[in-house]
Amino acid sequence: MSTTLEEIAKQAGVSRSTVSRVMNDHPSVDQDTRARVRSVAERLNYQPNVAARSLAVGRTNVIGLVIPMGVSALFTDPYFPLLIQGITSACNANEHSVMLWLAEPEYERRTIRQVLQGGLIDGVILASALMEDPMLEALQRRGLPFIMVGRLPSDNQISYVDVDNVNSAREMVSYLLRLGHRRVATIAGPTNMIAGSDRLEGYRLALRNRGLTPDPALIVEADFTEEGGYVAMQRLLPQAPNAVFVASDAMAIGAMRALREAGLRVPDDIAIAGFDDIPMSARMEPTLTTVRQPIQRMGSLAAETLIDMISHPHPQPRRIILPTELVIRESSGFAPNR
Amino acid sequence: MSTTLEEIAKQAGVSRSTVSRVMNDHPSVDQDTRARVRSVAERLNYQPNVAARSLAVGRTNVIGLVIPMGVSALFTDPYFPLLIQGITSACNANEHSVMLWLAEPEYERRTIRQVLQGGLIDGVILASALMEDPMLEALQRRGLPFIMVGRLPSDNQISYVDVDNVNSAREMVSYLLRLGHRRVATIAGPTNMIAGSDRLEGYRLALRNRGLTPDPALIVEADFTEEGGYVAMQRLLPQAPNAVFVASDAMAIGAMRALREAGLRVPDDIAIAGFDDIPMSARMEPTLTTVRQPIQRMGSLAAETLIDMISHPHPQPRRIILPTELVIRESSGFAPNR
DNA sequence: TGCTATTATGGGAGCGCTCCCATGAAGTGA
DNA sequence: TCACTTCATGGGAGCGCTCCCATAATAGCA
Repeated sequence: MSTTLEEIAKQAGVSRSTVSRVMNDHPSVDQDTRARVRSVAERLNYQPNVAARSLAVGRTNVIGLVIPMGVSALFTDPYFPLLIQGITSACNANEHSVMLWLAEPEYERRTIRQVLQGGLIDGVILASALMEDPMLEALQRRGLPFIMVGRLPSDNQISYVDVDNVNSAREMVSYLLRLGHRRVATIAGPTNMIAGSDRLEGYRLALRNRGLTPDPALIVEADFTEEGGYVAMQRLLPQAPNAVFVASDAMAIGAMRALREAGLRVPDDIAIAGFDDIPMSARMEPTLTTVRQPIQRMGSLAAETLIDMISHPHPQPRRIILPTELVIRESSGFAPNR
Repeated sequence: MSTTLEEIAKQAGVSRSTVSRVMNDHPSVDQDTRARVRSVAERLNYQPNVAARSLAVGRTNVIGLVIPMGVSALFTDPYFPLLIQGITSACNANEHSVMLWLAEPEYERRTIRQVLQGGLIDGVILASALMEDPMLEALQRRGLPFIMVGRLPSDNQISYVDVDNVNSAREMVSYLLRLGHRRVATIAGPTNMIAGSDRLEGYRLALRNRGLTPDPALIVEADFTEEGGYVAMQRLLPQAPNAVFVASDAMAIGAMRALREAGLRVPDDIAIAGFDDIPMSARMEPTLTTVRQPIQRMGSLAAETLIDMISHPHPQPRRIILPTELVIRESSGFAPNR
């Protein structure tokens, strides 16, 4: 039932080409003709056929968003929702649409093919938290424009939007050290995720900057979930740390649950700091000291940058680092001896 | 750089048509030819051009997922992530892709046009929680296949997948009443959302079934957020209810925070029951009695049903109601006098 | 052996659009 | 007035695919 260019042309008494020019804001069309065509198009509620346009022009104005579902843990915290919101919002504003792929392991190869070939999309946002993602390699080989959310330290030819996880973590841990906590432990994220390994790196740096040697016994790895944080904290308890830098708020919440059960008070007996600043963190008891990252903004920037990369190809990778913010609340406490 | 049918044809020494037949598993192709074409396609890593196929065949194998962003509150609880996961998973399994639109109010009209026309998608999943959604009307007028997640009580010509909010709420409130609580209040969801008004309806039904008249003073409306639940509970406190049925777990968590601050113990002083069974609910202190709904499964079913509707058009609307489950935990307590 | 079903394949048209080139009208300067 | 540019428009080709129809090769049967 959908109207075609030809139909509009007939009704407006012009040719297909002229209508096409009007629809694409081509300059050399007479004012009157333009107005006439516009009104007919309006009346017939004309909307160009995307498939036909794509076929002719080789562009779809659709970008793909690929999220590896191996990390489904992340889906329980607000990270991805916020990211998606930022991305779709920027796409809306730039007349693009978003195709969503949750890359489930069992369909991985097919997803990759679909994403890469077939001309469905003009570019890809890869919200991969994984250190090595097969999709990444395929994207590079293919030459499809793409941008990562979260940086890949191993390759500096890749465009990305990220926060400086290393430095943010370093600053937070430095802050804990400055408060006077001596045994500062960390509950790290999975080291096969970029954010996980970067935040751990920041933790180590902060210690070294104070002339301290990171103690492996004070480093426990978990999976970014509340449950993981809970278990990790229990494993950490025998080490009797004064403070714990937890690599995500979700894990910090779990850690605090473990502490509560163990009869320890935060921050009096042990200080806690998280990372992410999810909405829950401000409502804990005690409220959680954490690192705020501009997730939604990362999403919009990734989309905008990608769209720009598609229309203005350019060999240089774009690298965007957004600032984070230390949010000091109750859980970090004050220096016991300063 | 992408290979075309014609290219495969040339290399395999057959015609475009034959290659097309092979790719679409058409029966009347010689075994040898088929094998030869297959191997060439494999070697050249051929992937049919989606735009061209869509243009020719009038189908895209893409479905749209439309989420009204007016209800961004829902994005902070795991409802939408789980729903999306269910949908994409079913789409993966059925060789479809998902186009995501978060319908921001400012782009609403354009979104609607994009979604409906342009032939980008074959059908729509409308995860609308709103009682009246302009998208809905547009979809109906257009005749594009679509299915809702969450039922629309006012219209029985629309296909949907839903849980029985009314009865689930009724059962939960009946349970609270059976425990012996006499003054049972409710923190309802927004009444312009279907789930909100349905759960309130269930609350009223349960009271009436016990011969009680719902007391407007015991009914407070909030917005499904933690913060909203917190404020609502504070407004409810002067009424001194024995139990509160809260229409979402997120709100229940907020309500419990308000109670804690007011020095009231759950469930000893006041019983609480929620709705949703988000992961957090099992880890509260006390753990939260709630209604579990199969969100992810609703997503997959919606996708599968929609895909079926697209390939087998049928005037009858499909209506699917999934069962819920009462999850009795600590917060509902035991009967004070039974 | 001749005739009709059956099977395997090729080629043309067309999906709705864009983009290039051709054409005619109008405007410019000598 | 005549070349010469500029502007507005039309028409053809082609994007890569599917689908229909034609045709050639083979099989089936009297």
